[in-house]
Amino acid sequence: MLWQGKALGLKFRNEGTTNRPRVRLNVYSRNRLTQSYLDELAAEIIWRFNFDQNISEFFRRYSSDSHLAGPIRRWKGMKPIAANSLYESLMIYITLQNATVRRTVQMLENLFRCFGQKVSFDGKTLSVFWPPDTVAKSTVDQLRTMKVGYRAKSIMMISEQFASGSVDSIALRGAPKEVVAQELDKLYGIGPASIQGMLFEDFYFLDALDMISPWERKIMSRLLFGEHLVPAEGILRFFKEKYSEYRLLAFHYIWEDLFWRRKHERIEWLEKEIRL
DNA sequence: CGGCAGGTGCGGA
DNA sequence: TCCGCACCTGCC
Repeated sequence: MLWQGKALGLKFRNEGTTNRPRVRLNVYSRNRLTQSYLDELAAEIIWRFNFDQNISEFFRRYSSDSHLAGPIRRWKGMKPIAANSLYESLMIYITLQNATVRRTVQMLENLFRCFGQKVSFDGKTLSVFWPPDTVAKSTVDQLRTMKVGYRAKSIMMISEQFASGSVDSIALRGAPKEVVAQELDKLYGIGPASIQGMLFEDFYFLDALDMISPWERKIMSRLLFGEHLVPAEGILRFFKEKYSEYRLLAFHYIWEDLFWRRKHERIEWLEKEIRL
């Protein structure tokens, strides 16, 4: 993690249970860290890992739901987490656009190698993001050599905006959904799909389900309705009517559960719809 | 070699 | 407001 200019190694350890959560965090650093730095870091970690959001009402309401009973039994406690800073999330979302996962990984690895740094701690070596000004001081042509294609312009423009301090990401925390969406929409290269993803993963709005991508549509058609292809509107209406303010959280429980099951048992129809 | 992928900005209707 | 189109790159 890059926090206030310092590269850190973080190690989380589970020391609780789902209903009595408790986490131990070890922080590795090149230099000794002051108490005030650690206090601010702890507050940031609490936000980034969404420790304070209470979703017990979701379990109370849907533990017996026909589609959620299984996923909740297997995944109770799962919540959206940002883990990254807003800038870092934006970089990830830009590389996700119009690309398969494989290609996204390739683009990010190239960017990490050129602009980021490696951090070794506790027997692991992991990449740390670059600060926005590192890219802002670079050029679009330089970015093109990272094989990010037309995304180079988006990466540059967003990096410049963050480097100049014109985005107040902390102030957006706790702002209404529409305000956050409106601010994200101002960023070049960020549109409806990225906004929806970030409203959930970075701002923890559990109801930010207003669109569904083609492959999600195919998979949900099959999973929920047993049909090959249901109109996107029908799927969205289903989630809204059944799960109201928890509709995207419900979507994720169903989705993550399906993909976890896929790791253990082969789900034949799913393999045909999947693109990694 | 053409089509397309977990989209988006842009110009024109 | 809606629609068609181009767009880097890699894989099928």
